[in-house]
Amino acid sequence: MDHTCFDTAKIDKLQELRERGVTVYPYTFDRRDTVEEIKERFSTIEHDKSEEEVSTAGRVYVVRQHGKTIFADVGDSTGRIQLYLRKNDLGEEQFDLFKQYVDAGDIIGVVGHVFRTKMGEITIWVDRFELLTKSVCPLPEKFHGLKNVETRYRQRYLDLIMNEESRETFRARSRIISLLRQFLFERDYLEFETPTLQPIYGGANARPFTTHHNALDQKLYLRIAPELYLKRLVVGGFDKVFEIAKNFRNEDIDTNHNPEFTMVEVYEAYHDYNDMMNLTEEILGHLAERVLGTTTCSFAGHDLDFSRPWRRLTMEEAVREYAGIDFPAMSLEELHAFGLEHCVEGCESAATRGEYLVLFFEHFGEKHLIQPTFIYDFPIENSPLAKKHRSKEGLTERFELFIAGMEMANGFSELNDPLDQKARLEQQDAKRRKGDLEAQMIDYDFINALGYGMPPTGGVGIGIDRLVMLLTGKDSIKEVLLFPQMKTAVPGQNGDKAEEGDGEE
RNA sequence: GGGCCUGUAGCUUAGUUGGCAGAGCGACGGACUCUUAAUCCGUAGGCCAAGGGUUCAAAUCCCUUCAGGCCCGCCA
Repeated sequence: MDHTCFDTAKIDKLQELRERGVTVYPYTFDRRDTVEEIKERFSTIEHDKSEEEVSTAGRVYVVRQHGKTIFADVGDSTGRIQLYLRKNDLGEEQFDLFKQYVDAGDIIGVVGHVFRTKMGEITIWVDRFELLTKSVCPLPEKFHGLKNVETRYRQRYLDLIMNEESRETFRARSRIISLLRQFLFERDYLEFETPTLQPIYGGANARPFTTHHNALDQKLYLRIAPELYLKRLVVGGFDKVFEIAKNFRNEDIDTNHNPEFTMVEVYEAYHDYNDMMNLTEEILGHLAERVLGTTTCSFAGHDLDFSRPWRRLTMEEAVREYAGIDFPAMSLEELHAFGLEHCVEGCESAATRGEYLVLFFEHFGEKHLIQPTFIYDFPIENSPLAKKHRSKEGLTERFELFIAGMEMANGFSELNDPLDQKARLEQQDAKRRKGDLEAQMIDYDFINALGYGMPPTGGVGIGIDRLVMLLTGKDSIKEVLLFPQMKTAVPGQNGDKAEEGDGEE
């Protein structure tokens, strides 16, 4: 079975063009001007044709034929412009070539002069044109465009061809990442690349993707975080490091989650979690100001305000505020009773004060955290890589940033006591062996690295995809991922269930 | 894992007491030398996501499956 979208009429035209000796897929074109440059340079042009010649190229979006003249709109990555072709000027052969064989979707190069039509539109009066690529698939409708979200995600190229809004979103994404790099470079952080294929995964609690290296005959995991490798670099003497990395987590897909997603992780020696909260605030505040041009934006029905400083609450304070209880004063029995009374999920199996604290925070607090808010001082139970709090028993120096109810960043004073780290990873490993699929493995090489001595270090990870969502106003992660993960459209196409496949054509 | 919703021509879609599957754009043929969702005349294009059931009759009602969207759970 044929899974192509090739259109027979277009294929026929392509064959006819070849028979006429036209090179349908030539190799290059001397494009000297972008659409944007032309529109700027001739913004004040009147009806008379320019002296100056322009040459540009792009995709044909619409063709309007009028007998012996043709209007067409072409677009490149900078915008769209109208073309005007006349039989008198092009000559019969060229004009008929355009008339019969150039369709919406084709890519052409044109040379001509600029003028303004009676209707006031800046237009290229075409002296000659060249077919640069013949499109053999039909373009969606010119007015309504491509709306179907599944097609927009599965055939993102088509979405980008048709929808300026999508192009704008991904331009913003590129700009956000570029500004982030620039911000960190300007402050002397070094960017490194650490392994994506890891023999031992770590740095987060999540289920990994597994794979196998044939030559080593060994199991490998796709990283769930770069954390443990970046800390090795701090041990090695790089004081300020970061990595913008894809992480992979074998978990469910929804509006906030994709199995592969982009994080920036930053580590800085001689800093603690307070410094990292400040840094996070600076980075995100800076990006918001540069991308939005202001400190406010609207997201999923909320008016967000990024003006600094941002609110900071300990987790206990958040529970006091949103659950209305004096957590530290309550006994374990009282906590248990309170949890059951309010139907807090997970309370049946909770055993420690720390577990109750997290459960209550998630149940009562998280959804209220609309404006940028740091929550800090997390229980030690679920923070195996964070340093024990300098003064509060049972807590760690860990923070998370919440915006619009989403977890945006996670950081801590990094645990650098190798004995403590060994003990905590052993606890994690025990949980993992008991069936906790998200508990961490023991990475003895990482523990040994700490054994050589890691300076006091602060670290933070910021979710780039969610940040792009905020700054572009998109409330689904799929709208900010060029190629969101989807189920294979054609059964058997990827080698799964080969017997059902029809790939033998 | 639970709930709600969607799937009709290449695209955007109409289609209820169940009664011949329609339109616009696009495509194809024709007319037209300042149009811009060009206009005008004509033609072709559909296993109504797939499978099963109810019925004289199913795009429409029921069941199953597939794909997608949204919400909840899970994801510390």
